[in-house]
Amino acid sequence: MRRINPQNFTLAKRGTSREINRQIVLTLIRTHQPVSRADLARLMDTNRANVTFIINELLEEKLVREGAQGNEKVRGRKPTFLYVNSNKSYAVAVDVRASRTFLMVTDSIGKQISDIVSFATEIDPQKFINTLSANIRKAVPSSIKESSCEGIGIVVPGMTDIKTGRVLRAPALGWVDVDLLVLLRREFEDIPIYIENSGKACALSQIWATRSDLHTDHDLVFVSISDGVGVGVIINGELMRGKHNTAGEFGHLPLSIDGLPCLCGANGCWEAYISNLATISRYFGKKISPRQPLSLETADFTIEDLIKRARTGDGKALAALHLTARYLGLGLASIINAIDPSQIYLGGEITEAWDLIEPQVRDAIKERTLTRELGVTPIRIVPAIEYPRLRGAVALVTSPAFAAPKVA
Amino acid sequence: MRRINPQNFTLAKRGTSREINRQIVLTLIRTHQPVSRADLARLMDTNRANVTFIINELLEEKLVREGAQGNEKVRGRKPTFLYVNSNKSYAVAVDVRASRTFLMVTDSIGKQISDIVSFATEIDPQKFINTLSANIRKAVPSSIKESSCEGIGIVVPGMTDIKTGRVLRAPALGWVDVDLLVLLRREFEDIPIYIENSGKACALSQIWATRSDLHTDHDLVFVSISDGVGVGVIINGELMRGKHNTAGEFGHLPLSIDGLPCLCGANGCWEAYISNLATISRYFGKKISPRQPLSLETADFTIEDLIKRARTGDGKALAALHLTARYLGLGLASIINAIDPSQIYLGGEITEAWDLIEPQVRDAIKERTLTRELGVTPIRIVPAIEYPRLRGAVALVTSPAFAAPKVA
DNA sequence: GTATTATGTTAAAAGTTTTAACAAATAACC
DNA sequence: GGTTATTTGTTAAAACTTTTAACATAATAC
Repeated sequence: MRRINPQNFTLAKRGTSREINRQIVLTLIRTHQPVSRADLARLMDTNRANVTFIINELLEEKLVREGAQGNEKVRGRKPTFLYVNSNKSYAVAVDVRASRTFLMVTDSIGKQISDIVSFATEIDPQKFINTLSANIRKAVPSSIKESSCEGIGIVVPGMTDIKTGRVLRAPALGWVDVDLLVLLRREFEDIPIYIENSGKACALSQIWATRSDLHTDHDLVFVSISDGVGVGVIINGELMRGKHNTAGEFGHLPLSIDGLPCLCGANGCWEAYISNLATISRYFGKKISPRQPLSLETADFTIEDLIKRARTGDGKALAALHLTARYLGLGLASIINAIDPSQIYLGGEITEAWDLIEPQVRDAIKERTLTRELGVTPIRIVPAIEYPRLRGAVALVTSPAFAAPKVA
Repeated sequence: MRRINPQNFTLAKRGTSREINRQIVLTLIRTHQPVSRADLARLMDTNRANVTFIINELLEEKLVREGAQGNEKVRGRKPTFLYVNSNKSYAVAVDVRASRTFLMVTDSIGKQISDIVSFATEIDPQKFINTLSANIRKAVPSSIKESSCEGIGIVVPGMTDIKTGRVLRAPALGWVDVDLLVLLRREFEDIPIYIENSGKACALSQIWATRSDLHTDHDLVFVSISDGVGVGVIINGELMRGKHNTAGEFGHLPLSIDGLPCLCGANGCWEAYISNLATISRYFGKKISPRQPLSLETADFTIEDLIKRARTGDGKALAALHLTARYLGLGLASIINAIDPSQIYLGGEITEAWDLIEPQVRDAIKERTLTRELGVTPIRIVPAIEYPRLRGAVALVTSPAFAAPKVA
């Protein structure tokens, strides 16, 4: 139940009903394709005439295309299948990370149509943009060079201002108030550019995934653990942004207000207990040094190495993982108590050791959640191979075309 | 931007536009009354003809009534003022608390039309319902006995299932799985009954308050501190409920995972540091005894007494308050980092000492929030005299008539 | 070949918003 | 005091929806 904002509402006009039903039809085609007009009429519980009218409009705008005819062995005229016209334009997705930047090209419904390429992330913003631009141009397949680019979606490990397209703070990159949008717009005029925090983008990737249509997740949380902890939250089917687009910073919830020092300046943050760096430090028996986040990172030892050792009988490595697992669970319990999500998605390198750490995580969750149901909140591991951050970057570009219109 | 759920959407029908605009008109009359048709046309940026049609419909349904004519000293025909017809029906609001239960009667737009009455809360559910029913019947003014009751809204300090109307857990009352709805429906057949957690209701009270129309709060948090800590969160203009309607349990975020034992069974919960009981215990230099929550409560010493002592020079009392203030701020910082609300509303007895504790609270917030903007998130004290819980109970009943229709 | 059945289109009906014209009412003006 | 200007509210017609009903199309079943 939503309250109508008397300062900022949207009146229904003559064309509003059509607009609403158009988006519903587009969504249904996207999630059910191939699908016929008659199928749509049944799905929408309306008559075929109405569907015909709407489809004609979408065909004229080339948002939808007709395909082959169905040929099931049933009596009656055969249906003409409809598809979202995904060749109309393409999208570029970019995932900026501390060490490397990844990018790929997709069609207009987010299907990958290029290899995933990567390059070393340059810290100097102008140099970064130069390298990025060159790589984007190289990645777009020559076959689709003529079709228009629907947009470029960029995902960054830090706080962003989505209105101005600025990166406010990205500690892992050392960026403060970097105006990515302006720099990139010089290279790609007239192409829409979307810039978003990686945790939020990951959450979007799950909401907009075609797969996720099966479950009706209206409230979900995506937690990804790497150098830091990124969290994205979907509430009532919408991304939780907050007033300054900084909502979802669960990484700095305290486990103990006078615990380990965190890179953020405070003490005892969850992140300080479960980041890859924290786990590695724990293994080596060192404290995290607040102002030298990269000292160990740049050393060759990674969390993957640690997991490998744990798997091959290194008791200290396994113990370090188990302790991280416990803290991970304690923090997740707080998120569960706060949000009560129908599902938690978990990403990051450490999830490759999920079989080793799941019991500790679950026990810790049960320890601090307030009801039995909350204690068994389902957790889905999102493996690196699914590229959730890149998928999120894609969603930034391709999802607006399918979103519900703003009404009332 | 909201995704359309392909499993559960609402098609636009022939009457959908009208339905949307009707609700907008109702909302505008509620927030701007007295208001003329011409005013509405200007507010809605549409023509007077359309407004006339919609108003005629609302007049026929007696949801709106015409009043006197305006008489400003301007040229032209004088406007006829429109009002929401608040005499059509009445609502009953009930606030169940550990010691006493409060109730009042309002008209259909939530204006108080009876005294606020209270009675001792009986722990036995059946006895409670009997007393409540008698008090409700007594409270309804005889002048409106004939008009219909729009509903009864009940607010409870615990977890509720709003679908079945059951109280799942209310530690302060010792209620576990109490079926309030069924018990009360025996007394009041055919009258809609709404049961909700008090923290969530408080949040609703702010969103639906006519006053709050000034600021466009799309994301807000209501924190009320008494025996426990109740929190209600509004995200994107909608109450955050979560899968089991238990979202918002920030009271059990840890400040230190191995800190003070909390009544919930875990250790170091925020609640264990800032509840009235916690502050009083601190003053007396005692630890909170986990399984005897009422031992100190039933003693005559209240938090109000403690505040009085602090004001009259009792240094230990002031110190206890200041420490609570610090912990309060540290917890609020976590909420701010997580939600990034445009405003925090703070209720509970301790807010009567706001002038004494504000600096400590603000300092603690700044200490753990991640950006400068987050550190200065505005806080509004909601005094007891505003009866936020009762206002929330009212909103449960009266707000559905003004809510945005579900569309797309 | 004919009957049956499902798909997709078309014309007309019914319900919206929108436009334009008009009636009603009142202050300002000469 | 009469006329003009201006604002409010209504009404009729236009434009754009969804909905209903009828129909053409195309395939299988008999």
